[in-house]
Amino acid sequence: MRAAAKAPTKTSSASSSGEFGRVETLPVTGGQAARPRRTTLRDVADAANVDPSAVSRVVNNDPRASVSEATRKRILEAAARLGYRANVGARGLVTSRTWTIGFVLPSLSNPMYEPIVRGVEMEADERGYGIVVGSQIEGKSPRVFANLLQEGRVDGLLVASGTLHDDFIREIVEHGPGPVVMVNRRVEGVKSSVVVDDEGASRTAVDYLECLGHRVVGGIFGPSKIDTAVRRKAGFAKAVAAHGLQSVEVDRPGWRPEDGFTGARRILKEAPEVTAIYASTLLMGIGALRAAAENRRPVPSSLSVVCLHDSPIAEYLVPPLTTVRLPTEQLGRKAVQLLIERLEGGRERAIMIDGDGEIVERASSGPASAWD
Amino acid sequence: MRAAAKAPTKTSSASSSGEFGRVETLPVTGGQAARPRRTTLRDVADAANVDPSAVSRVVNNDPRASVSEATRKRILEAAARLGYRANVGARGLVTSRTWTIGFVLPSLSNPMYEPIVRGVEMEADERGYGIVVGSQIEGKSPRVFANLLQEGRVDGLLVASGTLHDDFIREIVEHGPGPVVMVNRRVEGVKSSVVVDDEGASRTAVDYLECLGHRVVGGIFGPSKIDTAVRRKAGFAKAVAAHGLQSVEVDRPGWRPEDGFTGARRILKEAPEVTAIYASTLLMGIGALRAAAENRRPVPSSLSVVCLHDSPIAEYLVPPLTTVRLPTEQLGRKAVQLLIERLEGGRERAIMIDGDGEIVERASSGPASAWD
DNA sequence: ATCCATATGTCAAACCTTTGACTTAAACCC
DNA sequence: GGGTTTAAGTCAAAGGTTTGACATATGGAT
Repeated sequence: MRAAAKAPTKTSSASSSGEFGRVETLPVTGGQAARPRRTTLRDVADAANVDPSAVSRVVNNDPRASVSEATRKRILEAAARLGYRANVGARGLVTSRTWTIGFVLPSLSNPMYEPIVRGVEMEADERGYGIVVGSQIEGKSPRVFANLLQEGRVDGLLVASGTLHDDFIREIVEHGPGPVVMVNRRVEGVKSSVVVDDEGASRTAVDYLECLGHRVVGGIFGPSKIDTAVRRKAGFAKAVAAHGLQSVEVDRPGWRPEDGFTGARRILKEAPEVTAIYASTLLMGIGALRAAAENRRPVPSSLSVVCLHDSPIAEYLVPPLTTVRLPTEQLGRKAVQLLIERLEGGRERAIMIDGDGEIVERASSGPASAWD
Repeated sequence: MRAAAKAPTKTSSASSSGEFGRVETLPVTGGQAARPRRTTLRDVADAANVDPSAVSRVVNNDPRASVSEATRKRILEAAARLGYRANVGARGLVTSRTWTIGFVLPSLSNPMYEPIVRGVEMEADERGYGIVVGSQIEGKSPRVFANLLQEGRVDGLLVASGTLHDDFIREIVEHGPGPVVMVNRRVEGVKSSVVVDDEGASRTAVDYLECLGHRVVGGIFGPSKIDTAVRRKAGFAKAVAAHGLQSVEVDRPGWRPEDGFTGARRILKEAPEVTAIYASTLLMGIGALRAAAENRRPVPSSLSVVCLHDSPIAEYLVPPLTTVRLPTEQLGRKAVQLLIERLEGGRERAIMIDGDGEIVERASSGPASAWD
């Protein structure tokens, strides 16, 4: 039951620690050279010759502060000169707010997360919050993220991970000490979420292909256990039906180039009559391009390829890849807004960002060629 | 009863607040539904019928704990049952350690950072540390990272950002209240750093090209203000000279596909006799591949392309890209180790991870063709 | 019986900040 | 000029944890 620290620690005597927050007992005082001590409220108060409480009220712009204009100046000046910044731990202790948000995402390798993270960081920053990013790497149990909440490291959690029926996430949502907002995917039973219109985006892609005259199209989707994949696939299927097209769809266990490659390969083998393939991520699109090359299907003359989510990389692939751009930065921003709203007592709600995406047309797509 | 008449005034907060840590005064009590309170030390103590200090000593495995085996069992059991985790803020207050590390990186879009981040996260996790990732997005001043330290959010900083002569970073290193370790690049005057052997990696690439019979090679490098770019270029130049090859080198203002594209285009225009191009990042390699296609230089028959840093994406490009793999995950791990070492009083030092990289040969490189 | 170790815990201060309540002195009102 | 209001601050408690210094009871030796 007690998980010993696996590292070759010197003080391996400490076997059962770590379970409650600390891993090993370290020598607390190092031989550190005199390092400038952190400036505290008291330092500023002394410098300005006032009580710490006055300083606190002034720097926090508390309306209950009653100080003369002169004193206020003096305090602000001292704070600036000493580079004072409130210690978030101490503040959190009294306000029960750490002003920090945790952001859990499945991996950093998917370029789609870049704008989401940017949106999250910017919005959080503007609202005075810091963020802790945790990518859910293997060997790191999901417990780690519940711990963020339980250790009081963060006030709430943004989760871009998890499957449709994810008991663990539901457990955190129900019994964890802070609000959780799902971003980009939903989990059954979790009411707070913000997503983009993946279904609409798929429709946009199919509409576009239909316009170009494609009548038989392939679609590559992610794991059917994941909400996002389901919605993308549903949008694809509906659009295909609406236009009376023929289609072949494959599900893959991931969203990586590898999955796009094997997915496209299967489509091209089983239904060589397709003239276009829709990949549900950029990474998959890259894999699909490679499968096309390997199957001697020149792009776009013999096969068009389009994918979801634009990225600077798309522009420089061979050939450049046509994508559907979605407001992912906005997704990140909105997620932070909803989480803060919940922290302030707002109720749970599911948000879908408006917009079904816009085609960024590049050389990987073109008119359907006659096939027979 | 308290009227809780917290000023609902939106207060023209924007002006002078926020500078010392908080952005606006928010209503503290929301209409939040009864949320399970965080379990505290006192809760556990009450449940186990002992003093909080006993609990603290037991869960932290403090050798000064003097409790009977029975009591220890009781405490551990209660702690587990209640899901106790020490509040890091309160702990940090007394120990002056937050058990959190800040990691500042220039962007998340470069796939090279993925393994570094993974290494950092894993090592930190194993050592009982959490990490705060901050990508240095535009509009977010570098001050933000100094603040991490000054607000007591983190114990130390890992910095993968910054130019060779970076006054701001030097300033943090000298006057900030915690240690800073540079990762993957160095900054003049900052003694703690860990890097890979970029010079050796460039040499490995050139050696490989020379083996294939290439006599005229191009090299694309990053901004000459950045240490990493300088070392890569130096390694390239030395290897070229050692083999008596001819070369043409270009510097670019970034490491993106765009930079690789424009760089390669220029090389192919000014020195069409090159038979191979070395790009100093994967993203640049992607751009170079595109430039080759646009200049009707089939890869690899007319032009070989190789780049630094392997990634799963490389395998699926058209054609698959030959890379030099470097121990980047190890880089991340080592950086954390050094930072913790410094936190414990160790002295500053510069580390270079062993290994000059290994060629991952793919279809983008081949024997030099006879030219003209 | 008395005294000393030992085992087993408990006490209380400190860390830094926020915040409701309280104080002091001057200004104001009639 | 006595009483009241206001301006300008100060006081002290609280929040969760760690940690050096005490306290109490038990058992053993003398």
